[in-house]
Amino acid sequence: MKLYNTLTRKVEEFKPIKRDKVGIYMCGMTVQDRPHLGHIRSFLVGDVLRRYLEYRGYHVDYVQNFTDIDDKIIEKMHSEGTDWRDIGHRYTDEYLSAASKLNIKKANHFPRATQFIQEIIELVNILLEKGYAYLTPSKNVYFDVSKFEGYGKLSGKKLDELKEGARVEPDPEKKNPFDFALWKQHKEGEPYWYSPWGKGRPGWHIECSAMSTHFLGQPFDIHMGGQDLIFPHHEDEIAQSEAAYGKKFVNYWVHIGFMQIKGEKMSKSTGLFFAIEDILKEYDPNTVRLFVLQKHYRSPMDYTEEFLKSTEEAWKKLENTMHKAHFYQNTTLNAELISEFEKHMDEDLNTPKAIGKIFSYIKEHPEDPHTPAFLLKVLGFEPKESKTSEKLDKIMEVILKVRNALRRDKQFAYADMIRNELNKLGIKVKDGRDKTEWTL
RNA sequence: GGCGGCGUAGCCAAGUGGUCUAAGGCGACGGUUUGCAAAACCGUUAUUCCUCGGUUCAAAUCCGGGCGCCGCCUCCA
Repeated sequence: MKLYNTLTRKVEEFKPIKRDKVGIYMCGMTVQDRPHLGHIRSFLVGDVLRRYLEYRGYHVDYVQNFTDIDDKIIEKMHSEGTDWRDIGHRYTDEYLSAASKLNIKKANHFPRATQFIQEIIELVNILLEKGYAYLTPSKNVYFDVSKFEGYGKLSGKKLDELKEGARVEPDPEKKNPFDFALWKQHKEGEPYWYSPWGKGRPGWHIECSAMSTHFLGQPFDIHMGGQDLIFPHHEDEIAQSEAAYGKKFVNYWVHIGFMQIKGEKMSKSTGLFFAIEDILKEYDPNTVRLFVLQKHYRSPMDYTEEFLKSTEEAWKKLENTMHKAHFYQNTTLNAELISEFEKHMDEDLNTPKAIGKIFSYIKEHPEDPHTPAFLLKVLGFEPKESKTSEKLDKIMEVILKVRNALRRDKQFAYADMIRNELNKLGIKVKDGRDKTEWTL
């Protein structure tokens, strides 16, 4: 399959390091606030890539981190008067709960930054020893970007362009304004860990370097995340890891476009966001999945209530098909649809096109719900299990038999009464052409 | 100031040189079915792709100018 690689700015044929194994590191959340639709977009795309690679026969080792210590968390800890760990757990749990509802497959590993302090310290040590990092008088350790030749290769930045930037406030202790903290000296009232440079805590980017290579080795196959991470986060990860070990860090960089609201980026810092848990109160998780996959993952997408609503209607159609597939045990799948689907998925994960094909197939081949359902499962769609039981099925059969007898006798008042009463119990009754269907 | 992206029907969205008089979804309209409700089903809905110019036998697709919008360069998925 082909994937767009931010590093080369080209769509490239994907070749894993090992023949049948793929290592993926998904840059997870800094657990400082509620997970929102923007995060979920990235994680859903990661989930679909993973599922597709698995469908293609690869064994995928998927790692997704939680960065559970950083400036914002400390800030929040002070303003809330809570412990930093509580904040981290709160939002980690909220994410995991939403992810589970959304049928996002669990990562093989969910490392947290603070579990890897030793590995981080080792990495910082190597960088100091090799001369890529320096210790300042106030005991901060910074990475010296001027020492790393490839700095800027991911984001296309050049060191001398920074002067124009005007947004960076140079720290007097930094040799170069682009230099970034590997280790931050402890301040009163903040959490800390012991290190060769005194009490302190890791800088922002270092934890991802330490955790990704810990699980996946170096180099590894795919590193993913939102587009806002390209610079400085991913750029800095490359610098640290490649400087430390003298070899390539990651082969393919996959970045997901933003979720926007009225054309503006959805983000925690602007307060402009929709928490995923709030959306899931109103919408089926599959609707959210379809919503995201209807747009190519690299383009920015605008969140509108209207679009989510229209997606909800579209999902009903797919859900119906998946339900039908459940009943008809036809096992021959349509090879043509499958190869169309694969063709589009292979083309840099063109989910909108793949889904479009599924829709038209459903229309043209109502007799085969099986192939579409099979492919929708590959994309991670999973309709709600109807909470039915054999006994209930039998009871409903009896009730509907009686009700249809009443209808045949034109005793509509009684028939409608039964329908209304069932409705109150949450059972919806639909009279079809020659069959009455019901759903819980 | 530097770098990157985008502009396709009422809305969303694929397509990046010929099979495009442009997929697919939502909506709207018309119809079939129906005791009613809901659903389902069928049909219609862009001769045109922000704009101007160029290249080409051929462009939504390539090149140049213009207009508009967004992101990154600061914490961010």
